Amino acid sequence: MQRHLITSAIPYINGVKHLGNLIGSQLPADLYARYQRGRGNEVLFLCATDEHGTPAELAAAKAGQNISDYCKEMHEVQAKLAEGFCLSFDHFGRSSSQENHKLTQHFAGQLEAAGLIDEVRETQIYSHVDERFLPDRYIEGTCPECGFEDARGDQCDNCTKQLDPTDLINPRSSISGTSELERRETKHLYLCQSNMKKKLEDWIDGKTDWPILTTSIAKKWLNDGDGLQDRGITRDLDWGIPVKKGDNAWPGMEEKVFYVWFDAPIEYIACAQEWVNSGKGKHWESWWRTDQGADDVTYTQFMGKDNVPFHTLSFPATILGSGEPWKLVDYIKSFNYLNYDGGQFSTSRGRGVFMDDALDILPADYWRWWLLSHAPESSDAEFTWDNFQGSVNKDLADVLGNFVSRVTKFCRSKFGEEIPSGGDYGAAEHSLFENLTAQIRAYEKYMESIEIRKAASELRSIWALGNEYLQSSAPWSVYKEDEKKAAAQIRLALNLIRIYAILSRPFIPNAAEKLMTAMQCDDWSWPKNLEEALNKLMAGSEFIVPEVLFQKISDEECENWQSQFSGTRSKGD
RNA sequence: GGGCCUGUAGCUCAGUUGGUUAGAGCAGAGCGCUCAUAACGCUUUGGUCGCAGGUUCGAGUCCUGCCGGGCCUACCA
Repeated sequence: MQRHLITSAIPYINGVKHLGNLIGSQLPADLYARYQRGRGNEVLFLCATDEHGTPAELAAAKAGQNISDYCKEMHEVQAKLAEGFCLSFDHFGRSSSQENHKLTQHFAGQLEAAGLIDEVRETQIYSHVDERFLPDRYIEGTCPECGFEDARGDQCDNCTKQLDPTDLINPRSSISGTSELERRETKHLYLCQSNMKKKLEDWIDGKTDWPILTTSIAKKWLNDGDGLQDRGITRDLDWGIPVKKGDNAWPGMEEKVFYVWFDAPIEYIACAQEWVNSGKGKHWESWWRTDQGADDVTYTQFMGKDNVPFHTLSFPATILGSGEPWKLVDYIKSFNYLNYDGGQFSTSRGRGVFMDDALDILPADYWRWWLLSHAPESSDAEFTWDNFQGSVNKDLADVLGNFVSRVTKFCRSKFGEEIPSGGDYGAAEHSLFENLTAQIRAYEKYMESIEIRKAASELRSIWALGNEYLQSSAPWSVYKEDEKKAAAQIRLALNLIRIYAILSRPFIPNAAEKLMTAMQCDDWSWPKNLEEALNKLMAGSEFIVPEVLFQKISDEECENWQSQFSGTRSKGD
């Protein structure tokens, strides 16, 4: 039995995520976790909320809440939505957990002891009105190049010139608008990633099977300009993990917290500890410590492309630099972006479909199927209502749903609601076994290699095979001359429904449950030997004709939703 | 500016190390079936593979240039 550790990039705490965020990491990670469980492998699937950093503080302030309460509340909101989308995390943790505090401080102590931490004095922009240091992008002003008045401190959105906040003319805080800004000296810890360049490069060069998107981003960062740069891992903020060396104080760093990108990936490990501490599992070390049983673990991470540098370089630098036997990632699956109807999803402008909206209008399986079968693997993809309606109606309602419907209803009217007996399988059936076996093997191959679109398309053609079989064997005609033969055909078709439940479960878990329940069965074992698996439902056992599995989406609904989600989302986030 | 990704039928996408008439699903057309959510099956019409050169016996696939779309560029996360 294989052991799979699977993590999804942890979603940021400041609001409900949109469908682009969902398909960028959590949903594909869930697909893979469900598949591996379905194959009978041992899986630990972890995710959490990413709760630190300036945007979280500002979001809490805007909501008029203290940051701790805000995060707690938003964590609950996100956990509920994750449940709504059937994301099967073994634990959904929080980067603000005590476990992560301890562990992050531990890593910092180890890195310091290894000589991989520098203290750097630098000057940053401080705002008295906002009572905080301002990250570059929170400073606005006039672009010295093009005169654009709302240029940000890191880059001008008008002429794309990269800027330093001190370049701006008439700089102001984008939070309060104040121009009472001063340059103030502060001191920060830097992780000496540059010392580890060779090690990281060798490691990445060995990963020849990773997606190009993943390795090309990593190599760019390794070799761009002067090569891999050291990175600040502390910030002057109130909310975060206090800077310490393990359990000990860090002189001169008393008022500071770790940078969110330092502690967020460490939460992958801390989350396993939370999983144990909340009573859901035991021995987290067997997943994370190669000296305590984790050397047979296959670790796969899922993320959007914006997260790749941190997972290919910063976090591995933390792990390798610690000198301790932590498990390194084996495979990084990264995704491009999903756009919405001719533009980008926009949280600030409320453009696009958000996770809560989505569940308000349709069940999770509809979204899961469309998103996964259109996952932005090779390039950015686009959600349009037209395309969504087409895929859902055709694939789910017609090809799969209607297959189930025609088989169960035919059986009920001719043989009653039980698996009919009699008759034998002939050439047509054996040819079906052969074709279906080949397609299942192909489906497995794509799922193993996490080629999601291809897996989805293979699954769809597996569903279609059922319709093809029915059409060519025509039990409704056979029944008139040879009742037994028709019984055998329908017995096979009913057994196919159970197979479809098993194979489809990673994509559409709720529908899969309905199918299995309808067949009055609870045997989810993977069909390794198809002919055997197609004899699981024995003649005489009862089944139930299920409700319509997937309701079709009407043109009218589509038009309404299109205008409803074109912008200015009413719900706050 | 630099780097990366991407441009294949009306739409969404496959096309392995270059190798015979470029594939799939949807949409369109025709035929069939009537068990079924007017669903299903079969057949079929669509492509000078962004443009222009080059390498090669042979290029969607490799090289160069150009055009279009997108992303990243280290203090948002």
